[in-house]
Amino acid sequence: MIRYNFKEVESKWQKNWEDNKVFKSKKDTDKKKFYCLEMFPYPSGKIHMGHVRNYTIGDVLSRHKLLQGYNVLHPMGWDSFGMPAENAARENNLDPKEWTEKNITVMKYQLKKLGLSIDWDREISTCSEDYYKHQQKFFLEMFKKGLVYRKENYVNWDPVDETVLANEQVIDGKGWRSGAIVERKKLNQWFFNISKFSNELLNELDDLDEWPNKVKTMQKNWIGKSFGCEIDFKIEGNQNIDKIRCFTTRPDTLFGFSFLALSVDHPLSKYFDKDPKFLEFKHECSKTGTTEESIAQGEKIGYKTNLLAINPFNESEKVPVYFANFVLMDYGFGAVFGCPAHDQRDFDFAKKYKLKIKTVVRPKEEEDNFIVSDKAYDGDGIIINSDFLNGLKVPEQSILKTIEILEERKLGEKKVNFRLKDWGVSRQRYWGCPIPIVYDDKGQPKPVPDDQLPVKLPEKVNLNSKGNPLNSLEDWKNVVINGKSFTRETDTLDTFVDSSWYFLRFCSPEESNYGFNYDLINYWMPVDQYIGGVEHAILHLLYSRFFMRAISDKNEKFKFNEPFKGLFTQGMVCHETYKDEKGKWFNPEEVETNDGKSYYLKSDRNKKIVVGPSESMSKSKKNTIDPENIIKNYGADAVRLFILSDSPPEKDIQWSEQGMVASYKFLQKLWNLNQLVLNKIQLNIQNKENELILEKFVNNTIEKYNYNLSKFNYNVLIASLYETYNFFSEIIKKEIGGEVLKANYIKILTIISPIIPHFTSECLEDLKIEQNISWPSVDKSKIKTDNVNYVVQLNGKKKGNILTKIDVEEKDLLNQIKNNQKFEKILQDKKILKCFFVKNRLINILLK
RNA sequence: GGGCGAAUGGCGGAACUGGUAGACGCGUUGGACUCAAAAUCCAAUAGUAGCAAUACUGUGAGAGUUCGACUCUCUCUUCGCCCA
Repeated sequence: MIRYNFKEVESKWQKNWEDNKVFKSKKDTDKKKFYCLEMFPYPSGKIHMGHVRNYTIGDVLSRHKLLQGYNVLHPMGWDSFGMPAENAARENNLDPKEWTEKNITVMKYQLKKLGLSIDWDREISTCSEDYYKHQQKFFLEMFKKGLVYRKENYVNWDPVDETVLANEQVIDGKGWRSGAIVERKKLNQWFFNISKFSNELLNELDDLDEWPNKVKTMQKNWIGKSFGCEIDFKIEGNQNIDKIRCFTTRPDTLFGFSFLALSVDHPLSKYFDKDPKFLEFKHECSKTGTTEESIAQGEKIGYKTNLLAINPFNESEKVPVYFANFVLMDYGFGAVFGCPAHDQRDFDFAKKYKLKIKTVVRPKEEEDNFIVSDKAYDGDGIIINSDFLNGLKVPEQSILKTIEILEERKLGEKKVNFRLKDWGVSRQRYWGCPIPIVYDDKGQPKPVPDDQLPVKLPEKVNLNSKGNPLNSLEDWKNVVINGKSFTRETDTLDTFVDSSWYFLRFCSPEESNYGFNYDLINYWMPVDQYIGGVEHAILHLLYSRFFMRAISDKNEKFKFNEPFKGLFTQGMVCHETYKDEKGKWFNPEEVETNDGKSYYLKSDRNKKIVVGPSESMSKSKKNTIDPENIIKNYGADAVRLFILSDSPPEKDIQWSEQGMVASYKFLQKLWNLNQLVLNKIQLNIQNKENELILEKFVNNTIEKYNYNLSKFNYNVLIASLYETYNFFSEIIKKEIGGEVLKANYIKILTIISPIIPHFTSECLEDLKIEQNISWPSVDKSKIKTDNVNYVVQLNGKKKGNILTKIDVEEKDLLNQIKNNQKFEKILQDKKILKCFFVKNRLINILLK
């Protein structure tokens, strides 16, 4: 028998698909459209197993929909702006553009080796001028609509590298590269007004019924809508200040009020900035990071003012006013009232400055004399020590009731607050989309006029200077527009902006005047199925949802609102980790074992290796497997088969060499079977009974495929494929008609073709079948049987089976059981109390 | 601390609307072929007792609903993810 030569077969079909542009898609209103999109990759160098998994899942779906007659859009592109290019370029003295383009070439080659059904004519790359020039137009449109604005904001500043760090680049309060202690620094930055859409973004989540609930919950929590109240506190101690407005979600704890805390950036700070102690304190505050976590964990410190705040519910109660490092200007009004007994931060602060701690909520199971002592209590309960609020249930009654009273007495106002903050899009980086803004001699921002667009990113810059290289490019930075001098904005856009509309670009990648063509986006959008990692569940998806609303705001030509109709989040690819005794990591290829228990280094057999838990593949832990090698050794179909077979796609998968080999061997077995089927088809033998068995099996299998494809249970599809193999290798030994065998075999090849497309294309060619096959329908009449195997339960326990005619009556079945040798003895001398009868499935007899 | 989710043989995992738990694969064991090995093929494989037919136990733990629970409800344990 000829061995299956995957190398030959796979390159043959990949060439065929490419030459004939099999996966090219265009608008066709006669067909139902299906837009299948996987999150596009960052061109970091080579593809990794996570990509293989992501794109295989998408490819199975795309090919399935193609066979079902949909007009499928399945594009691919590159999320090619971003820091890794800049870092790599710095390290190796390269140009980020060249580095990126080289990576794209490699990764495109690798992806093509996987045999994906992608329309490569639609390929886009976000770092190309062709892409980002449209983005600049969107930016300016949003600017004109008032959805983009500039404000001062804190950033993590690395004083050694003179650069701004992202939160994840700050490790233990130090810069990841320089190791310098990170400072908080105020910079003027551009913001997208995402919070304007908070309510819509929250409410319209409910319409996304093809999204995982998990992701929707995460977005809900992120947007974080809460009801609260604005309260004006009367102030004594400075004639210029008569009141301070605070926002709180817990007005019901107002009787536990013991201090008022302001952010150092609060407007009132102007009355204190001549005091050197205050300035010192302000400087001290700048050392705490900007993340919520660092604020929660850091030490709470304050600066006591001479001001006193009056409790609106009790005019005789006056408490001190502090500036405190844990109050942020972004939240509420940069002013909070402190109730130490019921908020841990306030509690820590009150302990430090020896402030009053008055308990005003008790847990339900405690008495009214309950006192908070070593930890704030922020749970449910009953209001105590609070005069007219006493006895209210926390939180269901207390908050709304207190707000009602405050409003009645004109002391406060009900307010909705969102956790979601506006999106800061300025990045002090070179390798990103330039922001199309210039500043006049007074420093006022002006949009770059249309005829001066796009603002091109200068090439071949010196990356070894400190800070953002665009800042020192005087030639580029200084421009004259209509005879007036301006300086360019040197910040570039966050790369999340690039990925917030790329799915629109795919609909009309050739459109040169604008980012997209309305006719085509209204045809293809929304994305019917979006597939990617759950790590993007919040930001990327939320930003994309915002971006759609921002550019369609006041624009009737948009026929859709949500970019992604269906969302699927796949799990990660994991592998065991290997370390020597000193803690140095090793790649699986460097490690060997004889018994599967003790491991050693291939290059030094005396060196013992400690096997760690299976973790997500990462370069830092060296537990990666290179897809290119695997494809080279086993072929794309075998890899596709394995990556889908071992776990449900939404869960993590363990990479296993044995599993990979098993998939490879299985294809060889399947090939051998294919040869046997081809031979059998030639023969002219009839056998009605076997043919019915075959048809029944095949129709059942199609039904199983339909069900499991719709549920993304791709691992079950593979299990079913193995069962199909086992079935066919038995039936092939028996008498069977060639025509029936052929027709049913083609159906099987069709339904498995999305998984192993090269293999099935070759088999179909051997059968002299045209490649444009279509998805088979289930013939229900073939699934019907004459006999069913009933489960017989006595008192709820399974005692055996009985084979009988389909649709038999309960009485007749009972009679059969009574006359059955096996059950006869058990039923003797017993009285039947009751029977539960599930047609064609089960009977449960209750005996006394 | 809060929210969400998960827990099934040695391992990855199946199981429809509550109706035969363990499909399928890996691994392991035994056998065939071979001088031998690899590859391939065949068989067994949840546990306990038994030569066997078979019986009993069994889906993280405990309760509950039900004729019947991996599946539904409650409590707990462990793990994962997200938010603090």
